Amino acid sequence: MVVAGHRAHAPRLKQDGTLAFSRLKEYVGRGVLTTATYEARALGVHSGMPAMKAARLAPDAVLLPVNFELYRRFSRLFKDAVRSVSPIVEDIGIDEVYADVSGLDQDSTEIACRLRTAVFEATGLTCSVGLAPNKLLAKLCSDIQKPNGITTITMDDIPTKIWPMPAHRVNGIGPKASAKLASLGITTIGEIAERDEAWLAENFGRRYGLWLFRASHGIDERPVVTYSEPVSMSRETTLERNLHVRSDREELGQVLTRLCEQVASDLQRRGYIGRTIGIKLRFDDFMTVTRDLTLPKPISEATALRRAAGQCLLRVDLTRDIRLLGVRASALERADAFKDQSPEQLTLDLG
DNA sequence: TCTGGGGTCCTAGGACCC
DNA sequence: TCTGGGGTCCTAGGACCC
Repeated sequence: MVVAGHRAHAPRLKQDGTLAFSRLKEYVGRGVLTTATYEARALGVHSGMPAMKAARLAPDAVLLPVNFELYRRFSRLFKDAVRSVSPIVEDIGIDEVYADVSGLDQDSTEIACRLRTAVFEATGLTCSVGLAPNKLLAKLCSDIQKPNGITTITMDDIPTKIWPMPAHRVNGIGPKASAKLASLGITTIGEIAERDEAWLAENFGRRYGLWLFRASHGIDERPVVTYSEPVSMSRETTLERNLHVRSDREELGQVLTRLCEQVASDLQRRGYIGRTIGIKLRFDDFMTVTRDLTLPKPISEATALRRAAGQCLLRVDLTRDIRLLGVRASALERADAFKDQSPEQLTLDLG
């Protein structure tokens, strides 16, 4: 079974009361797989793969539409369950958290068991737990036994358990960094650890090189952060077919307006206003450009967002076909905090 | 008929200020 | 007729994550 796309291929109720499911080979559109069961993965498909490509590998896979509302509901249940066992929790995404259990007066393996039980009782879902001295190692070892495993790592285990792992498993080493490491003859975390800081800094830049060095030795001092203010809010959409300003001007304008309305409603619902408004375009050749504009005063109204987005659009060369449009608000402030501010400005010059 | 959507963080150049 | 030394803000792009 795979999850991809929209309502069009939701299961249908048959006359005999059973459900008729769509198959991946029936998929039409430009989406990617949100996820795939282990059985589907055995056929070579994986999340993030274009659904059309996956359909060639697993044509008979059962196809389910994405249902973010449902996922958000279970996400909340999952996170509440974790908090009920260990209250210091950092949100990482819809299905992951870091929990700081260092203040809990219990054996850590016992905490891990209680976490798993609490999550299962709240959601009916299994989960994997990584127990380690820091976030980097916890994340790394939570991947070792999937699904439904508990893995513990101490600093002493690094040479035996961490160093043989492929470098790309480290959170922060993506496709680009892996490729560069590979070009230098490095494929495992241990091979990074064999290099010194100067060599890594020379090849990867001072900051990233130093981080690679520390990461490869299992060093990570980031705290578990329980709350953070949002930095930006955005909406984007890949168009069903590519559009061109010349022939599809009106449709493009409508899409942009709708995206602005969505960002406006997100901002207002969550109580924020944004001072920097930006757009994003992806062309038929997948080239992506952004343009943004910082306003004198923050906004959250759809019409004001639309005006700013229109201004940004004027600065883009629109000779190619467009496949994606996006709108983003950043430089966010709390709507209530701004209201309380005095409109008067005061300048004091000691000249 | 390749390649989603919503994010964060970093870098780098230029404008501008003192 | 050679070219400071901070600093902040703005803009654009890119890597990476779930």
